Amino acid sequence: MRWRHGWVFHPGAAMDDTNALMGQRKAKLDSLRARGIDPFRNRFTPTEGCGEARARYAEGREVALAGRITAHRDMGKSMFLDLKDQSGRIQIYAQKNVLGDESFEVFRHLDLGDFMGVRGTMFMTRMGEISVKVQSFVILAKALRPPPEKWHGLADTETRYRQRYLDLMANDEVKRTFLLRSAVLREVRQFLHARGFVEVETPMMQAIPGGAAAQPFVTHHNALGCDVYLRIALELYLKRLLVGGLDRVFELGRNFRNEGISRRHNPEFTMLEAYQAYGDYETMMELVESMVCHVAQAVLGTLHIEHKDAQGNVTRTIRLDRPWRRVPYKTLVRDKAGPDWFEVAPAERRRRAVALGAEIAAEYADFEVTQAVFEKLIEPTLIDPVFVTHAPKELIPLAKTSADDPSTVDVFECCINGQEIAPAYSEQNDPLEQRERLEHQAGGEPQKIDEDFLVALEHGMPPAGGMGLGIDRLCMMLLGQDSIRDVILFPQLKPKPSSGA
RNA sequence: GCCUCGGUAGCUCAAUUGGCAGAGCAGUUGACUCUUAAUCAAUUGGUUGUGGGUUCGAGUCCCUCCCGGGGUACCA
Repeated sequence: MRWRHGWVFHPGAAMDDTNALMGQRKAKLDSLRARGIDPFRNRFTPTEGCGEARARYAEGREVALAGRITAHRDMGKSMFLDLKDQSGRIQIYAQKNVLGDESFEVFRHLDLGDFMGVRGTMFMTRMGEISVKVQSFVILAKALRPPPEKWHGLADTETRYRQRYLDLMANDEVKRTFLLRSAVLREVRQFLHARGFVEVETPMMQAIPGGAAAQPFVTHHNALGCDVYLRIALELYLKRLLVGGLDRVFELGRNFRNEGISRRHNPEFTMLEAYQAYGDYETMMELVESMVCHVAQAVLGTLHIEHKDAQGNVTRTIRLDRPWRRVPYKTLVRDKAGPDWFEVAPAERRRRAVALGAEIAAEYADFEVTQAVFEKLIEPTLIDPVFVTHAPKELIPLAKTSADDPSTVDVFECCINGQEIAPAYSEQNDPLEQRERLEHQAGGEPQKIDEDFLVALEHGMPPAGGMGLGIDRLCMMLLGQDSIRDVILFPQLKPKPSSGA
């Protein structure tokens, strides 16, 4: 069967009711309907969440609870179920002599994974488990597929990423991670709002993708009859807003880069960029430091973050205690590669870099050799936060030159957990110098120059500090995840149309 | 892109040198009205990712392709 847009529709993908387990569940669904019960047509208003009910236990208290059935223990004429919603889990207890023969028979149509609502009274079992004695119940939704295994959870990484709902259902720690990610975003916003920053939304579809040097995704607008690009950075539009008089702006949103996928890279990722008029990169240092500490304290309640391996052993501890170290780029390089690193001949630098274990491609320029030493040998060792300042001018064409060392620019790269987390600049606001650098970057292709942005600068942009912060990497650091895929709900995977997903 | 490891029942995992593809959970049937990884008895369930090859015989060895993990390259 051919679908409209040219991709092939695989009937086996979603409709493999050849599976015996599904067949049994469908038979139960039919049996319910034959009894006049449609398990997809009920509204139910719980008095509280399952976990909340447990926390507010009172013998004999009447409650109405709804959730998914996650376990059952069948005693014949009575049955225990575990009911789970976002707030937690509670045990419910159904008895044949309370519900009656007919109703108890309906109750037995329930399977693991089904949604139900119960009304009843709370009691404590002999084993001390807070439970609800069911007076009445209603089936809220039947699950036609069985849930993952109850004890080991869902382990297959591919299924976990492709069918994240199963991962969330089966693995509580995964759900916790994503709830915490949501809290991180909330606290970032709250912090910036408290400092008078205005949240804005700028175009994701751009005629000229600027603000970074990454490969963009291309798409096409039919009515306009032109190609547009998915944005690779937020920068150029936020600076237009500085020109317009929004002195403190930020945007928290998705960037798209058409590049390799790895443990640290997803093609779409969440970026925070914030600009503060009349500030500079040192203003942004204070901002980043305060913000990350605020988020850690608010979300985790601590500034000491432990990362653990699969066995639960602590593999590293990140200490966010202030003040954070501030070190010039060249100092770090000299400490690693020798105090005379910047004095020796380029060929000698190349030789030493290889001796230190950095892979140096033949076409690397001299500054790229140094950068390779930094990226491969120094950055991975920066676990506690460090502001790496005064980067070489060649690396960052869009920042202001340092007054005290004209070969460097007024920027920092904040490294935590062995990764770049947040770069910040004293933003370039000289329209002539900016034009020169953009033209250089465009390499003789004038269609790559965002002329409207340059016009905006010519109207005058206030001096400003600007920063970007990779939210996904921040979450990896704060939540102890080694892979970006474990902090993104639906990470990019290659389509697999023939799978069961 | 390259290197490397992996893909076995719905889920979690076994399978010795190439020799009958197995267990737990879930499911089904039965017993049990305070269990909680409930228990006990019986039982269903497989195109071993795909396609090919070697062999009397392939989950296992060889080749192809697909998907995934890790590394590497690319990458503000």
